[in-house]
Amino acid sequence: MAQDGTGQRGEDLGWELSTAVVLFHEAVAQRLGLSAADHRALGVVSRAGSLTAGELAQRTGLSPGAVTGLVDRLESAGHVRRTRDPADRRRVVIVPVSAPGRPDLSGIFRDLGAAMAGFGGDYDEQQIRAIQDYLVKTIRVLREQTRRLSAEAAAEGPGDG
Amino acid sequence: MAQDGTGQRGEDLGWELSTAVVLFHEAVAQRLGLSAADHRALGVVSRAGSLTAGELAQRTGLSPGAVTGLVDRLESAGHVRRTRDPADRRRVVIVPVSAPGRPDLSGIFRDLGAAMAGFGGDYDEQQIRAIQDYLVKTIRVLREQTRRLSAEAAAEGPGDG
DNA sequence: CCGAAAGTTTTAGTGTGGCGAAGTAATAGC
DNA sequence: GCTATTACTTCGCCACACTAAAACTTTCGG
Repeated sequence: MAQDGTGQRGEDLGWELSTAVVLFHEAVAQRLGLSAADHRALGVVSRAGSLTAGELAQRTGLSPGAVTGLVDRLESAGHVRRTRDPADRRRVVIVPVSAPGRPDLSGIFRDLGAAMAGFGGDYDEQQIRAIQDYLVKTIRVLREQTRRLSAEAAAEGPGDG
Repeated sequence: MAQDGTGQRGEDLGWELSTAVVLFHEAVAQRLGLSAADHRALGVVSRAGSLTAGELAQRTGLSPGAVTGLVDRLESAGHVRRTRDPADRRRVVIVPVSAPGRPDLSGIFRDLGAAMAGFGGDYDEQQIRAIQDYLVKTIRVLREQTRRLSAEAAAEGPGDG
């Protein structure tokens, strides 16, 4: 199989990209001292900008107790901070330590971005637009399919159908 | 920033794509009654066509014992089958099965592929080449960064350095 | 056929992470 | 101010998946 042979056909490219992304994600997670699941939760927090522990429980589908442990790990690793909601001080607001949406996690993504920007110069403007358009559409399709899969899974039940 | 707005800048697109891929991956896994890790292993098997347990252990980085459990789960879920290598009957050859009556991987990916192919027609040949080139390079960079991250993590030590 | 080696499975031990329930702190109602 | 409710945290238990080591089966060499 294509160990380094980076692709010939579109389908293969999709698979390779998917695998590469997943492995990258896991490597990042490990680098951050997190499991893949915790990394994803961190992504949820980062994307939301800030949310309460209860909301995080809802979004991740975890129990309140599990969220405490999750936030503990994230906090002790320095990726989020617990704050009290000034209005309702029972609430614990979880805020990511770095910028929302695109956490500049220890410069890892900066390196990646730099590398990608580096070969960005290889394309003319029209090609760049095509690439961006493609990425946008791919992301949209992935999200749609993800939503569909989740809905199907919920409909068919958690048992093995 | 880009909460659902699917991207304006390249860096954001990278992040969004990454997240979308990971979530898609997990959704597929859940749909198949597998963990994300097992799903990735199944991907390795599917892509290889068939391989021995030992090879799978090597490629996933798992111990032989863990592979037994992994293959057990995959097999009981109906996604692979164990076969004996006729030449060396010590070897267990793992072959993927397109599980009948089970949620079908290929169906999911066919939909995805169709969607992606659907907007593939929006581009001329030169743009398609650019996109493919971009994907190839992105995959390469992701792999490089993954390798680097793993190396760094190993160097800094598993402790909370 | 016997012993060594290779490949996989089994077993015991461990660590992680989740759920559920009780506990603690804060808000709302009386 | 006291009680009920809400929100998070702590605690006990358990399921899962991994590693390491022993066991089992098959193959190869003498």
